[in-house]
Amino acid sequence: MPSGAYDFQNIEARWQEHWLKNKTFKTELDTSKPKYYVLDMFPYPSGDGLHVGHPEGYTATDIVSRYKRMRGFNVLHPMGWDAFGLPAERHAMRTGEHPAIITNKNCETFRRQIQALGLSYDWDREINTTDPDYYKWTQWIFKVLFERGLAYEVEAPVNWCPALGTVLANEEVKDGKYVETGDPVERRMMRQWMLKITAYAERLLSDLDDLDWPEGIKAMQREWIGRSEGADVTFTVADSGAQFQVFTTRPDTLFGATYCVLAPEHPLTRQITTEAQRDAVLAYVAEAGRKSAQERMRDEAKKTGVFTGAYAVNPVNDERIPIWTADYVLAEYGYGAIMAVPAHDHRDYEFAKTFDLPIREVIQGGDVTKEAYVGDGVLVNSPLIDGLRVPEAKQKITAWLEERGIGKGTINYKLRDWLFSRQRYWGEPFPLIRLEDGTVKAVPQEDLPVMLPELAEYKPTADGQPPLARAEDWMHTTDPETGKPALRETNTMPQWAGSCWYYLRFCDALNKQAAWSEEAENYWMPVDLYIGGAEHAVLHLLYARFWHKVLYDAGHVSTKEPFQKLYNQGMILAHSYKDANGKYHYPHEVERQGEQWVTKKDGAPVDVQVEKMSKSRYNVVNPDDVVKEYGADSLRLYEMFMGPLDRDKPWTDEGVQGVHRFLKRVWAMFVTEDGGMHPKIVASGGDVAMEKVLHKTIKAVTSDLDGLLFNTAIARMMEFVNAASKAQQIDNSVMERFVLLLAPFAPHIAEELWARLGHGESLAYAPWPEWDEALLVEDSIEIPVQVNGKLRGRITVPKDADKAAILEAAKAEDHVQQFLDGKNLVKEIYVPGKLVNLVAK
RNA sequence: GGGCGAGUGGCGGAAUUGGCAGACGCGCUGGAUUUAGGAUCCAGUACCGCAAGGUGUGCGGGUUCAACUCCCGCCUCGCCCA
Repeated sequence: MPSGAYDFQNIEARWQEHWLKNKTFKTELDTSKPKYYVLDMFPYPSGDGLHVGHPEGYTATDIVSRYKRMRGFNVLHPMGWDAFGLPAERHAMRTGEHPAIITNKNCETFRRQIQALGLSYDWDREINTTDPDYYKWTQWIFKVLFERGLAYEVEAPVNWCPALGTVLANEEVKDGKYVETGDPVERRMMRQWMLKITAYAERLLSDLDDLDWPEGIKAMQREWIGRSEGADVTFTVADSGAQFQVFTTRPDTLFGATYCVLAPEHPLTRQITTEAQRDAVLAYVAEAGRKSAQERMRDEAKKTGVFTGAYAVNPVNDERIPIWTADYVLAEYGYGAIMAVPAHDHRDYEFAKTFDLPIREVIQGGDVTKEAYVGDGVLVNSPLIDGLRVPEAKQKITAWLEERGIGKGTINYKLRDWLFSRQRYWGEPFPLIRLEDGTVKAVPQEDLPVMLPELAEYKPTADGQPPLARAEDWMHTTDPETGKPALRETNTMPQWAGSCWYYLRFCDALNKQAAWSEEAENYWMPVDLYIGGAEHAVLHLLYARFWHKVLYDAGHVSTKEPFQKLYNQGMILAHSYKDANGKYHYPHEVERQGEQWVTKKDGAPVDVQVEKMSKSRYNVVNPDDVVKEYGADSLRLYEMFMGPLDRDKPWTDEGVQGVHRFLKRVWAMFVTEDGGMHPKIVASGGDVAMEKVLHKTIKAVTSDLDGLLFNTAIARMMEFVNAASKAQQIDNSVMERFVLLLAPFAPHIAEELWARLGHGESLAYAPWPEWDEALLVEDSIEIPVQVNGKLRGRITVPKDADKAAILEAAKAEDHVQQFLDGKNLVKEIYVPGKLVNLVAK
């Protein structure tokens, strides 16, 4: 290769080494500078390594980090590994190898791949959630929760996954299957640790208002929290004296209640069932236990249920109404019991139709013989509230219930407490011991971390206990206070735990005395920009916000919210090729024949579609390959040039080539074929127009960066290069400032050119170029002229020409005249500096 | 069914307090250069039309001198929730 060629492999390797060796991006706490905290959602280091989706968000945050440094900010930009997780544990179960071994191997791969992209992380702050020095503090935070009464044990119906031998959170289960693997999940009662996230429901909801997050994500969190106002109402079981509570958002429809439903799990369900109904009810309860909550909630699912034989007394009119049990009522929501108003609730309506139960209209406005009417209207058949409209009726009936002590206005949340224990090995051990009398105590801070014990086998025990129960010596311990024998908790924490606070550890990652220092937390928090995938819209972000608020209440952090600005990158899609049999083919196995794509081997036609990248679709693009062929700068640039960051976009190899060509042109603009500086770069006396073009570019790139509009910023730089390639001579200072603009996007080539321009130091902290607004004003401006809204000509006028002169010139323009000829000019519009529109009839 | 987002050339996409639709890139066409080209450079490229001109931002209406942009009614796709 000639010495003047764009040898990206050499350039990139050298600069990556330079940055690492010189710790160019090491960040110190420096209160004399404004701070900026840019965070990526740290990855789970899977065995597959990075795919091109990862670098999209990482490149965006890296560009922002580099840009902010050049603007004088002290930038915190760290990376780490969310490394607890099931795949490593499965590997351990198969091979007997400790999960830490495969985990560390995967972390190495990820680190190597990420470093090959030239991302400007402060590697001295690298963290790993499986490191005892890290999970020591995860356990400390659990203790904070525990000591504040926010962690408790229950015997709870859980989602048990037999294939995995563990329970799963509701969010991890969809359609009766584990969302990650598709393994079936069943309901089972087990002792579990729960975190009382519901205690924070109101704040998690209301504090969303002040966050700079995508509205869609906020809406999803609001939906998830699911606040609803309504009333608790007490019903009495006829002839038994037993009572049960229902929660309803529609107390105004109490007179329309024609039956009640208890969840199959409701304690009263068995108790009140009459002898005649016993067998049917018990069979039904057993059946319901096998379905997941999601299955049961489906609207389109056929309504099922069984009459218990018992009756409830409606407190507003003493009417006896039948009590049914049905699985569309969930034990976990409200009180696990409802009053059913089929006339005004869709699900109750369907149920009543299915089982031929009465439907009584109490609000006018619909036709309840055809469907449930859920809208507003005037109350009827409701002696206490007849004639009122819904909102007033709600108020009045709630007050009436409260007066009599048989109900009260309440607020209910869909949000459930967080099921926080897993029957797995590869997670944080709980810092808890249980004494023989059943007392549960937190392990003292000086004894943390509670380390994971070494095991010979990682499977659950034969009698179904978690793998940690295999470590007899570890499990049997003593209470450090009393010396009495005690057992360690054998559940471990879910994978979410480590990611709930990693952003805080980054502030002070090497601190041995504390999870973080007050000083570091005060300086760095909150995260100013957090970028990651929208798949974490609810879970991770809600859990982390919850922990953060608890830490805030406990005085450990100074901000109410952890992530001030959130942005979601879109997915990178890819073309996939599927033949008539549904078999996928690799891109290199197919070719285009006219309009049709066919396999190279036998010419069989294949369908081309744009889909999510996945191994099974044979359409995964590996960033290592791209880096090897085109370089990290090209990969970075292409990922950003594809389109707006938040949108899903298809990957094309031609697109990478396009930006690679651009970088080659940039290179050739500076470096001649024999490796010298290009003679068109001159100390002074270059094309004056280029100074203007540069200022326009600086302005555009700067505002695009502030708005995270990387694709258009790159387009503006391409325009600069197009203009520069036409110029005969360009001032050295213009070219230097262009290099600085390019630096955040393509840092390797920029550093190399900067060095070749004679600078001895990295440009990482060089000041960002400024633009002069005055230089952007042209002496003369071109104004398009429309006749009746259609473009008919252009005039060039001095920039300070007045309206009259401009209109005069517009009317005089040859082509415009043709269209005015023979018509009456009825209106003349001039938008200053923009356009002229002449209206003629 | 509800919420959110999207729909612009052959493709990815630009343009929004309403003011020149298609920036930039890909692809394609033609040319130059080269022993060679899946390299590089130059020119062209929304559609119809020889042209003048006309048409055009998912569809149908409306407001306006002027609508991709605002309003009303639909359609399609994606995500989330039911």
